[in-house]
Amino acid sequence: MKTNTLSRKQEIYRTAARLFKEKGYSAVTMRDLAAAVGIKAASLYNHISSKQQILSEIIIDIAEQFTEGIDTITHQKTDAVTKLKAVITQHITLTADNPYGMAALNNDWMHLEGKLDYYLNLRSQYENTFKAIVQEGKDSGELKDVNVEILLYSILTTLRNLYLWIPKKGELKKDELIKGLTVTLLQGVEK
Amino acid sequence: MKTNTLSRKQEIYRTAARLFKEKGYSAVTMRDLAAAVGIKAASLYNHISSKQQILSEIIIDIAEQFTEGIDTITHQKTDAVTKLKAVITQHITLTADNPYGMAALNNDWMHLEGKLDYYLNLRSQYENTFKAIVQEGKDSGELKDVNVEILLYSILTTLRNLYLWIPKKGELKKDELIKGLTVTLLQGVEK
DNA sequence: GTCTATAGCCGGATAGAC
DNA sequence: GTCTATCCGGCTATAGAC
Repeated sequence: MKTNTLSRKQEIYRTAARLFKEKGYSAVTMRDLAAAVGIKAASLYNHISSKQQILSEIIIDIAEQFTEGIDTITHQKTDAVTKLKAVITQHITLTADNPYGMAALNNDWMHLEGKLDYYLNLRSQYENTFKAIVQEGKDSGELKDVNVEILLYSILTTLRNLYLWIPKKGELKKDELIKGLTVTLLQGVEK
Repeated sequence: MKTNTLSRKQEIYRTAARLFKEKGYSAVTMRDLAAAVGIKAASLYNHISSKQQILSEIIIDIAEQFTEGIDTITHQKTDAVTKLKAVITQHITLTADNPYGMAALNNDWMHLEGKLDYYLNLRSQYENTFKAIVQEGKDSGELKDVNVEILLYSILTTLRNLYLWIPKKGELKKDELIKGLTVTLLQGVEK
């Protein structure tokens, strides 16, 4: 059964992600985090085991969602443009669900200690799958003959930085954003 | 007269920018910086006055170049698309000249202390001018009737994160990048 | 201009009372 | 589950010898 109240542990993770977005992992102290939650720093350790563990759980959780999602999409039996649109939609949905976590994933991954290699593998896998979809669209003639590297960079960068923009645009409904971004990113390259 | 050797001060700034890109301002210690330069931490202070001053000079220097450049461009008597292409070219050129500084500007501006307000003003000014050019292109009919906010977000984000990509693409000549990005960013929205 | 030594502060994390 | 008290190490920056 779901409840409306977050567990203290969940509250700590969410608050940490928000603070990491604002100042970066290294600049956020356990005293900052504790104050934002409304307790003392020592009390945090009844819920979490270390600052590093907070970062790790935030980042790995999201990274796994992205990798699993794109794997599902890429195995669907549809054309490349449909897959691309599904990837864009997934990106917007996951970012809207957790913009602060996305910020940590983008900006603080290099501060991962134990799980850095695992994270880097997930990221490579995601990028390679994304690139394969773009290449597939070009090979099949669905996409114009643009530079794949540049197109990939441009789309990925725009999507990865959505967390900067989504919280400010609460008035833009998610559906409008999906439609608008799909058009902006793809209309120039679709045949 | 120019020399081939950087002054020690210049060497410190360049090295700091590179380290800030890799780990972020807060995670780089003066000992890290000193070791990368080949001296002891205390010796840094014969060349610079504080860690904060290093960050401030790196960021403000670049931010002023961007603001001055876009002001010049926007006052030229040409069409909006020509201005947009000039802004894209400027962005690529300034990023290629100083990718590490661009990283600090993107990721560490919130750690500015004395000059934070000044930086935020420069950034607002830049964004407003950029937006006015896009709006001008839409009003004049040069650009399709796309969502200005989304287009602006997409272009600006792509340009701002070029620093992540340019160092890896040494083989891509700057002219190719300018042409490729201009096409990718604008071909879908030009009439 | 670089060094050693160190001041003074703040960081993550733990111990143990309540 | 939260608190106070505290350890101990690392941080920026300074003092002063060479």
